[in-house]
Order: sequence, then C-alpha cells, then structure tokens
Amino acid sequence: MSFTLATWNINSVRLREPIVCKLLQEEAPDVLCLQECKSPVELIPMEAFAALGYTHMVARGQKGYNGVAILSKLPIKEVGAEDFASLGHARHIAGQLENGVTIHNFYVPAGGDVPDREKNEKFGQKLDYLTEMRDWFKASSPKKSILVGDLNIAPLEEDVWDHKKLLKIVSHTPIEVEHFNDVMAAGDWHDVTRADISEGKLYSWWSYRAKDWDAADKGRRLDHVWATGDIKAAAHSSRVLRDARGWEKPSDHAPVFATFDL
DNA sequence: ATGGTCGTACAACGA
Repeated sequence: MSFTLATWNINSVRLREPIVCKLLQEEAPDVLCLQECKSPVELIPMEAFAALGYTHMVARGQKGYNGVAILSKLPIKEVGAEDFASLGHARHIAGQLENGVTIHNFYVPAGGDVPDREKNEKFGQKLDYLTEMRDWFKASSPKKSILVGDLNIAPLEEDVWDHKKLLKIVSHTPIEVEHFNDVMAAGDWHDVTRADISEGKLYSWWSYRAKDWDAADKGRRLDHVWATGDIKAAAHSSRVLRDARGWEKPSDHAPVFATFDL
C-alpha cells in the first residue's frame, strides 16, 4: 500500500478554504495535516473537504489561535492529543490509519522574538514544549510512526537563507536546534525530507513582510516530515509545493509532501 | 538598527 501525505500551516482554515480545496483537487494527497487552523473544530468547513473525498478528520481546535487537523481520504482514528508544557493550546493531534501507521501532527510554539527565556516567556515555553515532546517520545518508543508539522525550527544551515545572520533569530538558534535534535533522537525519528533532498537550500516558509517573497527568497524550512527508523526506508518523493506560496491569499507556509510505500 | 504584513476580531496580540 502506498500513500502520500502533506503537511501545511494554513494560517486560518476558514479564510483559506478555497486554497485548501485547490490543493486537495490538484495534488490529491491521501492525508493532509494542517496547522494554525485558528478555528473551533465544529467550524472547520468539513463538508467542502468531504465533497472532494476527504471524508475523515481528526482535529483539535480553539477560537482564534493554534489548532491542528488531519484530513484523510483513508479511514483514520484518533489516538491522542497531548498538551505539552500545559499551555492549554490545541497543538497536537495523533491519528492512526488502518495499516497501523500512526501520524502525529504538531504545531510547536513559535517562541516570540527574543531568544532568552529570562526576557521572553514564550521562548521558555517553546523550549519546554520540545523537552516534554522529547520525554514523551523517550517513554513511548514510537514505532511505525510519522511526525509532521510546523515545528517552528529550521535546524540545518541549508534550511535558512543566511545561517550566520539567523543564529540569534528565533527558529535557528543553537539551543532550539539542540532541543529539536533531542526530540528526534528520543523517538528514533528521521528527517524524511532531507533524506530525499539532501543537498541545497530548501524552505517551507517565507515571511509576509518581504516586498517580493519569491525574488528575495529569504525563506526557512520550518515544516517537517519525520518517520521512525522502522519505516523510514518506505519514504520517498519528498517535495515542497513552493507554488502554493504564490496562490491567491496565500498562507506564509508552503505544503511539504512525502510518499510512503508500506 | 528598524520596519516591514498578515489573521483574528475590533484593540491588541501572536506570528
């Protein structure tokens, strides 16, 4: 069995219903993981997605902020939703497909502007969130699992437009990358995207503030697809749909895809 | 060094 999965920070699922439908129609992933839905679950426009064949959904939501959802053509059952760092935020949902594969969908806290937990509570919350992810995966030893989402960290030099300029910018600081790598090691997670596309700059996010995001190309790879060691060899055909950043009323993130033969 | 743009929801706040 083969299935294609995509992850996309949509920055309001209700405002961007048209481009979610565009993606589902044109790219037709079997599973689409969304972050920053900014909507209570009951107000997610499920009927529009169901009409395109995405009749299954697991989700967590809250009014105005955060929110994660997994839309699927394949049956999926919810197998958990954690509140790491006890923030009371809708930042995680886990679902399981009928082939036994578990999908974790995460929206990790952005962490504010100042990379110092003494001066910026949000930065501390981000690090604490990652530490609790690490401990949770260490304790649960995930198998046959995929982890996707907006992790709000670009770990590699080639994941940002200028490594040296971004070393003190939240999302690319050494302490964040260390926490990121600790989560990976604790769960036996492997970076599917970089296994497929090992060379060169690769981004999934471009700020709204740039005059011309495409020409300036000051991007970061904040959105990730990971797999546990037992299924990492099944992954292939990773790509970032950069075009979607230029669609009508775009999200500031582009979708990241991977296919699994299992 | 600063300011630049979005979404939510109607004033800031978060990103």
